[in-house]
Amino acid sequence: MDEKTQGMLFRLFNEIGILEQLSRALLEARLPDGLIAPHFAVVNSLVRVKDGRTPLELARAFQVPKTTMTHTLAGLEKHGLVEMRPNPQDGRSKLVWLTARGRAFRQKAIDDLGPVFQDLAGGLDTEKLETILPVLEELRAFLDERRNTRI
Amino acid sequence: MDEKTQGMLFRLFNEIGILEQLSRALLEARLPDGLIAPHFAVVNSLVRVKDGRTPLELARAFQVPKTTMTHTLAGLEKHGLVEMRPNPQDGRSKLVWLTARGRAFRQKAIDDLGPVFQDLAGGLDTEKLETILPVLEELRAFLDERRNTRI
DNA sequence: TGTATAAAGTTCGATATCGTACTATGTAGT
DNA sequence: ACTACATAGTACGATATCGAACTTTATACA
Repeated sequence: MDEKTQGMLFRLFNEIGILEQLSRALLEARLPDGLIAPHFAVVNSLVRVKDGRTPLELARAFQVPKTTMTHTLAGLEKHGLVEMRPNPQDGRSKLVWLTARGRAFRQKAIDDLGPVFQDLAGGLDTEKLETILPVLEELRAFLDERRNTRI
Repeated sequence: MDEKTQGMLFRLFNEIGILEQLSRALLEARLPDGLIAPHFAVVNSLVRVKDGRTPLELARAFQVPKTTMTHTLAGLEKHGLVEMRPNPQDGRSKLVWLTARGRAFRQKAIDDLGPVFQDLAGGLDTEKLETILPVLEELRAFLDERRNTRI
């Protein structure tokens, strides 16, 4: 691999890192006290994909250690945004269910982000942004596949 | 803004978040014990941009609170990767300088990432990856500009 | 069926992140 | 020069992240 490609990949991951920080800050500024981006991300996934999933499934979906997910879910439960129930299929396991407050929390956060997205859509070419999405998804899938491969 | 655009932006930031986690894990698996991605990122910036910058300049460059940068720099200093010296221009301030060990640390991390980049370059279309870089940079610049604007 | 192993989740300790408040130094306006 | 305010960095407390070790339950297989 040539030097130029290596430099490009470096810059690519660097941009991704900075963008993550910036977008996280934008989101967290709009969340209630005591709730941060991972809380929103989990609730959002429970709404968009489905709830009734196990903590371990969620940990894998978010690429975090299961201990981190335990902690995040405890925070969500403390705020009444999810309920943990036993998994009837497996005595070791639990299932995470949304509450009405959880759904309302997500909707309010999305509503509060509206102006940010408006601003983005007004100042940037959203069609161009759309074209990079499949490339990012492909890159993600590639890294995801190799996640447990010790290269 | 239509629903479709909003959904696209949502997915875009979601992908960015997951990619950040995946790439961070890849990097951190290759760093010595006690050093994590922010340590590498700071040393890398000191090499690539310049050293002799103040902690506050670094905090702004990385979009983190200055208290976080104090902590990161303390870790780097403890590992002998940087030196903090007084700022001759400003008695309140300090300047961060790389040590030889700091430069070696960066080079080794980059070398150890070589196979990962090889793998990426072999399994993905790097030209396509290259095309998304300017779009990400534009998005970053946009968010960066509006960082302190309460929308 | 009994036993070894695997898997789900928690606990615990170490470190990271971040906000608030503080100290020390610099700067502006008088 | 004095005073008020601003800025650079640190201290500290609260919460987050993560790895190692643990408990409980499930599974494989003899």
